[in-house]
Amino acid sequence: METVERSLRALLTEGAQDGTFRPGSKLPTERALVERLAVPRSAIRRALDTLERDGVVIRHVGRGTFLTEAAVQQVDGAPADTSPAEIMQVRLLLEPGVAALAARVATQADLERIGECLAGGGASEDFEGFESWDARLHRAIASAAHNGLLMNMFDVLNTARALPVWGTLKRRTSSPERRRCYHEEHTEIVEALRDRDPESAEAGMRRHLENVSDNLLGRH
Amino acid sequence: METVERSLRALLTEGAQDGTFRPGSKLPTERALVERLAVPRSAIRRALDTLERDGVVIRHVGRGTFLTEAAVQQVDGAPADTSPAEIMQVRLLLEPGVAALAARVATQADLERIGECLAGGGASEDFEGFESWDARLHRAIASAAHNGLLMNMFDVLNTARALPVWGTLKRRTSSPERRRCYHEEHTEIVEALRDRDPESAEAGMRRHLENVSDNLLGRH
DNA sequence: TGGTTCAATTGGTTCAGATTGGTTCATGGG
DNA sequence: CCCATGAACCAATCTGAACCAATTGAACCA
Repeated sequence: METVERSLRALLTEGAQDGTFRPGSKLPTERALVERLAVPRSAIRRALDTLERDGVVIRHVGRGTFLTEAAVQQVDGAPADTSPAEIMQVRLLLEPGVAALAARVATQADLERIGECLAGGGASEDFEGFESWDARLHRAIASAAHNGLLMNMFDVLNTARALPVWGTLKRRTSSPERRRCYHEEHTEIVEALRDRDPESAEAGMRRHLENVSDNLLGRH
Repeated sequence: METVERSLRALLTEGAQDGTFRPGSKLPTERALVERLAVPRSAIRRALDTLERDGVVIRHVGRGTFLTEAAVQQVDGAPADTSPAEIMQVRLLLEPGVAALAARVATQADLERIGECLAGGGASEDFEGFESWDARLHRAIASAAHNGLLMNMFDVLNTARALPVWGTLKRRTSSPERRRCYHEEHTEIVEALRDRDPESAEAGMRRHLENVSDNLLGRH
């Protein structure tokens, strides 16, 4: 399945869950979806073609694209993919403790690899670059805990993080200023690791993730 | 194996782990890889040829090169054997926070299900029965946190717990007296959940798991 | 009230130019 | 002599923009 189609289906599922999209309701115009998903219209249309062939939507020139009745079943029956809120909850549960553990048992090589990721994030100016280094940094810290089972669980988490919803949400809430802020928090965490200070590492990671969560989901 | 191919595989593994590359996702163009790996295109193409022959990638003129589904298995299929120490480390990292979360958001139905597991454990006299109820209790508490991703990660943990090493170790260190002790600790945790007391639930779970860890692995 | 007109909107189509994997070939080093 | 290299070229595909046709809704008039 194409990535764009996946994104579209995710969008519909999300909308169906929060009531934005109901059977028969009109979904955004192709040109609006272009901006929203940041992909060319041809890709949007290709995805809509298959959705139409699958009977999920029906299109009318001059009117728009609409969800069919059948779509609800396909949407409801779909396995609910993980929401960003769930992901952040799990990260907040896991990563602070991981940071504390890493502060205790990280090797010099681990710290160097972590340092590279930190530097990479500080040097990136665009969203894509920073996001990539950010993921690598958090993974490198987990890896420094030297626990294979932990890495398996981290991969489950990262799989969820690769879902389209997560990407669009992050892109929407990202900004140069926020990235700078994140980088400072990253720096604090890495310094705590270098100082072999588990409490500071744990506290720093918790502060960082709470900040990310607030920015991503809105302060509660 | 060629060095270029090794570099490419490393790139893919890393990308698959931090979520950059997923099954079906497009990887950099050959010309981009030339710059990234600083090797001639002929070498890139030679490496991609073998990757394609191995079924790791599929190529389309004018579209690009894409990861296949099979590629993921090759990448994350590494069944790292997990030691009981690793398992207990992860449990200590995760479950206290889960208990605190469950204390906040558990429904009455959750608490009833948890209560059944607790009662089952209290009524079991033999190792097998207690062990089964114990696993169910911990899982029920996690389930009360109402986070699907968390349950996925718990399943990873339980998979590791199903390894033979774990079973023999637990059987060797189990005794009626210890089971009674665990049951008391379980009771404290469940009472904290019923009282909606996150701090007590977290502390109780931590104490319990530290106790289990000490019994299992020997006091450090 | 009822009908007409017209500009804006929206899905559908076309096309030139850029991208991308595949191929060929002159060059030069081993 | 062999073969890797890099550049040019090829064919399939994608992309962005313009344009087309169906529809809508507001403004306007009798």
